[in-house]
Amino acid sequence: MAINKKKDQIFTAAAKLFIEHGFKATSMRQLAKEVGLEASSLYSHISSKQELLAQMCMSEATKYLANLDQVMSVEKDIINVLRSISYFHIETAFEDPVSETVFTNEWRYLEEPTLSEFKRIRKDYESRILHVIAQGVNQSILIDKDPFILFQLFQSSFKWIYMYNKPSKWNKEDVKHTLTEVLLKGIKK
Amino acid sequence: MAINKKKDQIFTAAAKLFIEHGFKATSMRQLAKEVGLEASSLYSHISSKQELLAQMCMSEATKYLANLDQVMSVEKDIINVLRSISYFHIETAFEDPVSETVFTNEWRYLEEPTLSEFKRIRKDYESRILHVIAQGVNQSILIDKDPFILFQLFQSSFKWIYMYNKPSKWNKEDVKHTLTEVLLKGIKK
DNA sequence: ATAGTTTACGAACGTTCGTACGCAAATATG
DNA sequence: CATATTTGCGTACGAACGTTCGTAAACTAT
Repeated sequence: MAINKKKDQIFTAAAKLFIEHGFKATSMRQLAKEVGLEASSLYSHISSKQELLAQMCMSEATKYLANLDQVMSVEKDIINVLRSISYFHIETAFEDPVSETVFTNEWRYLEEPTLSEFKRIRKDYESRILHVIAQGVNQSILIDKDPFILFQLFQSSFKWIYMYNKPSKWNKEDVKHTLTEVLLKGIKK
Repeated sequence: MAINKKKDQIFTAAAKLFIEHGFKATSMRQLAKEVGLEASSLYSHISSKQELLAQMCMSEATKYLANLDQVMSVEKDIINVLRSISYFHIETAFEDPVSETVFTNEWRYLEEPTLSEFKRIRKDYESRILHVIAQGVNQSILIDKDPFILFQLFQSSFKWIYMYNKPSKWNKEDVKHTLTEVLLKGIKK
């Protein structure tokens, strides 16, 4: 059996290189070397460089969205929703560092039709979080400021983790609780 | 006179393209078109693509550092120092959107020796801010959490501005005060 | 063992990249 | 006006890019 072991290796290596150098600056020859192949041999397992990015972006996007669905269905308290989202982002950033990278930077290099689909999912995800925050402001649970700014602050707070996540310098739980607590403290009324 | 008008145009256009597509994905032919020239003609004004990036990175780095020097020399209150830094970052992100881009992403594509020099300045800048935050924690002015996490949160809070700074959707002053207030509220004891 | 399928390779493709060079037009300097 | 300098263009370069293709070796299943 051993289903797709090489293919998984390729995706893992690609993720690592995309984080380190970015999609455009990562060549198929580098990637091949990373998994011990020649460049042309990659195409026995994947169909294109674009496929690597597309797969990563879409699986991350749907993963985030699925989590949001789940959280919002079981949790009605606005603060708890935001806390859960924060936890999920931080955990994901630790365990699957490519997620924040593609969500923040590399999605730009998607081609159609994947690009549009990704943007649609991402917009959906973001507008639902924005809506939660706007509700929080309306209900005087959150500080009375432009919800869009609060939302952007919320979103960007996770973006540093993957950049410094070299040898897991920090304790995940520590980051998770500190970051979330400080963030919520800032935006709560 | 009209010193270097074309050269400035080139830098401005390059900054715009680096923000929009990234350094690696911006070609000299695109850049040339943006300023109404042929690619080869760019080299009457600049010496290389790398020079464009190097100039941007170094001038931004020294600008941030100079501001930090100035702030820390006139202001001793830790909260006020952090507030000033926050203001400066946000104002810079609005008025000179390439700054956060190169500081966050594009500096990676610098070549030696500029890369090392940039990293040195950047490290200097960051460790001084970290030191201020650590002081704040020690003096119980800031919340009793890992200063490194607080520092990273602080730094990353500005990184969203340039990405959405398309048609100046927001009022600069609004962003400046909201973001800074929420941020400080979060990290203050 | 045989046949079929998957995996890997080397060579080569068409393109695009950053940039060098020689020359003409434009501009500045005397 | 004559001269020197700057600016721009067309062409072309070598290198690197993603990818294709024919083929051979390595596995899998019968």
